[in-house]
Amino acid sequence: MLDIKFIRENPSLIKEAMKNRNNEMDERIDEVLSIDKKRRELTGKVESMKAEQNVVSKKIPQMKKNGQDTSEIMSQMKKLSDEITELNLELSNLEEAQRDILLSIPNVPNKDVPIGKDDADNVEVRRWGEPVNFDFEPKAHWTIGKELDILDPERAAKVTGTRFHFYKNLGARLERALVNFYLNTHTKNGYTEIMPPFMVNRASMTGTGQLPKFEEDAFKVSSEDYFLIPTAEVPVTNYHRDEILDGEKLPIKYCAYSACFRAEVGSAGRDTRGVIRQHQFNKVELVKFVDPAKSYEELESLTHDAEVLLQKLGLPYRVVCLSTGDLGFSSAKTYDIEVWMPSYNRYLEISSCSNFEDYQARRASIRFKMDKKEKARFVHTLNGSGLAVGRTVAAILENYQNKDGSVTVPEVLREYMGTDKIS
RNA sequence: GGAGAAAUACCCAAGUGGUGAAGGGGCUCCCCUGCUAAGGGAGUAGGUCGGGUGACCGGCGCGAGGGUUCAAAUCCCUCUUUCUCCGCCA
Repeated sequence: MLDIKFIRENPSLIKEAMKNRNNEMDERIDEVLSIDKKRRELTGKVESMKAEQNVVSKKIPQMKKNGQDTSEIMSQMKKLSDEITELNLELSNLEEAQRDILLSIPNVPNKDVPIGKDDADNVEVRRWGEPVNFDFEPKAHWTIGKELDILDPERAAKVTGTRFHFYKNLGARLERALVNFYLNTHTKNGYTEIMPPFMVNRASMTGTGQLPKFEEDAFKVSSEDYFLIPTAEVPVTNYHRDEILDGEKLPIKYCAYSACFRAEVGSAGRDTRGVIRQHQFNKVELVKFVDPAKSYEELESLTHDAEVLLQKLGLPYRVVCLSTGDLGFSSAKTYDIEVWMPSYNRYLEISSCSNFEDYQARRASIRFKMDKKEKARFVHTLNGSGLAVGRTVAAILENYQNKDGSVTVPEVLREYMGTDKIS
């Protein structure tokens, strides 16, 4: 959520930023400003009426003590009280309308973010490693998974539906090995491990920006007002919702494994083969709460903490900075890390690292104080995948495949796998 | 799922409709004391919204949201959370 004061003082900057996101909002911005104006006027009016009410109310017990007649003053106050009730209703309608609009306005991109229409305008920042040149025809991971009997989408379709997978045998172990390898690496780097709930309430989904705009993207529990989490970002960021953090403890760094659930309503027909786009997948997420002055340094180091995993796994990747047209709703700046995927013959997103600045913190009310006397300020929140597990499995199967149909286990995973080859 | 109890500040806690929400602990500062223990005094309701260039002024506030009333921490309703007991359960 953007600060209404900031919008009030910089309306053209906001309008411009929304246009850069391909999301023209001039009318909505003007509307929220006119609501804000009315709201403030009405607030002043109601509050001075309440001030009068308070003053007079204090006199009544005294008059009664003195044996004076209070019936006239009480009937006057009744009238005032009724007026206050009426204006208050109007005021709360305005407040709600204002909040609804604010919740529907995305974050302002950071000034360093390249302006562009879509993902074609994303800017490559760096590359690591070289795609392997196979001396045989490489297979896609879904073929490898089937031949090695480690991935089973057909039975998952029977048991549940499309876009689900059974992982089996060394495939299941590979998935588990990666979760452990990731979490162990992050905890060594100073992240505190969290195992969060996989369902959250409406307030949490609103706090990180999934609601109210993207309700159709989420799986909703029918018996409760709960949602299956699309990412551990939601429970872990909301862990500190409505809190004032000790500024001395920043940055606070968490890593969390969770299953993630996505309805994928807008992606019918895309990535239908293999484990790339599933309704349920595993991911290890990194979340940071930081001092606003340092949030862009923290974005660099968070991205680095995710990249290191691919380096250790020996998987070629590149880092791109998303353009304004491709940037997520709540994000001010995002780096995607893309791993080389032979079956796609291109790089494929495996992590998305974002600085949300104070956008989520304002929605979720997450603040900090350096000392007791200081006014509480919003923290900056960041998160990134470290990493998506299913996509890593796909990348390993494809990049480490051998001519004989076996797959070599990357060295760092061997102690977790108990073998150096899947065959 | 059922029954009961509770929620007031950093902590404990009083407060059954009326002018500033008691008191204690802790904490901060001061005094006394050679150190320590003990003692004395003062301070300690945040947060947020609106107004003002500003020292300031005003609104809201006792878990949350409604209601009754001239006036609500206090009465009524709904919800949340915690505790105790019962039931169910990995």
